[in-house]
Amino acid sequence: MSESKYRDWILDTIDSLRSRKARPDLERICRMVRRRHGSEPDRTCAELEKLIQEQTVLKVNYKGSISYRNAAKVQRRSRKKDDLTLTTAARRSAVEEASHSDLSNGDSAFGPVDQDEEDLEADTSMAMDTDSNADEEGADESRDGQDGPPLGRTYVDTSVRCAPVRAISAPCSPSGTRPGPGCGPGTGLDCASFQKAGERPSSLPPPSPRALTNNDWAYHSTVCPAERQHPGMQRDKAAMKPATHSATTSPCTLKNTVKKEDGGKAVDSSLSSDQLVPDYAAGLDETRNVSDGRPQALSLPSDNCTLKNKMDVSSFTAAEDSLLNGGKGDEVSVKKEKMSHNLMQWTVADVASYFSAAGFPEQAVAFRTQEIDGKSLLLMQRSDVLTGLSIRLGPALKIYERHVKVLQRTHFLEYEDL
DNA sequence: CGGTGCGCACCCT
DNA sequence: AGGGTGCGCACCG
Repeated sequence: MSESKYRDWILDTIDSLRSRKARPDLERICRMVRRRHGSEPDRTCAELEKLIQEQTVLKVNYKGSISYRNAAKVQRRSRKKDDLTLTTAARRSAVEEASHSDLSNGDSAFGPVDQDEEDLEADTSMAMDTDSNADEEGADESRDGQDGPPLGRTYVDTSVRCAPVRAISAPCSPSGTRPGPGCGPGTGLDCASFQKAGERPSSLPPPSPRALTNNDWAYHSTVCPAERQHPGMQRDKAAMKPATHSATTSPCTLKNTVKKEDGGKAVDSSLSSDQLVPDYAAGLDETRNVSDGRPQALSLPSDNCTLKNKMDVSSFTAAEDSLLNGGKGDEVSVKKEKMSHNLMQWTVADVASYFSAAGFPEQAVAFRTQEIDGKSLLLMQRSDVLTGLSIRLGPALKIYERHVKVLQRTHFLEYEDL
């Protein structure tokens, strides 16, 4: 309910900002929604993130700053004749094109994509971003926007959740160019809001004009906060306006808050990406993992059911990391092993908590409502998740592909071993 | 001061 | 040429 209400509000706001020729950025959107409907910026931001996930709203990096687009209104005007309008196939191909080749001028150009599930393709976008930036990377960074007039170029965000390493070497840089002043340490999410503040000065100074022109590429919604946290890069600039940060930050702290509770300051450039971008980030990578049968690490209710809700994805990821690094992840690993066995023992509350922690709080309610416990979860089929819970297709697909399926697979694999 | 309207420069088909 | 964007500025309450 509220979801669609928010969707309308947000889309309306975006449209209205656009018609006013004002950049539909996070700050403006939140402000306008609050003015018009009294919604808290935090909430608006959270809803916006959801819409982005569903691709109802597209988050793009245009001319160096983040903008949001009403996906329904962004039609790919490029292809002259093939107007793929509605068919799913069409939509899909549009998305593909968008993420691969052009994404024409600035924004993505997806057709009216309402549902999602296209995330899968999202990652492909990375490929191109890589090259487009490649050159500007170095130069760009060094000369730091002093002269080059900012050219327009857009990056649609698709989840590229930049891995720390990768972030440095390639893609992220452009967008990271202008690190949100706000994204300081541990902050997160939405640098978009800060962008504004720090934008002009540092913004992208495209080194080689033509190269940049405007390729757009996508990067996922939460656009890796990490990308703005590259150690050396613009971080300093961000540091320059700490004050702004706190001021502007208000909106969108939803997830951060949660996260911060457990890992907050600990968030390092390396971990942050995962931590801050739970499901979206999970999106691509997880998707891949899933595809090769590797279970992703996400929060799993602890066996004794002491699920701390707050201990969500981030902490798990963190734990996961330490685990991988041979750190003090013993406990965790033990838990992990147990957990799949215990999946059979998950209570309805455990299941709900799991999905809530995984970034699907609203859908978690549906699981609870339908009284899905561990056993039921193991029995769930794709259609059950997509249609049996009365949740929206987008999240449902993600939930099924990234969680239900994975949990089931993990469970059964381990079961086999025994 | 915040919300609007819009001219104009850019950029992409 | 046609169309999308959004900066920058003026105007309004």
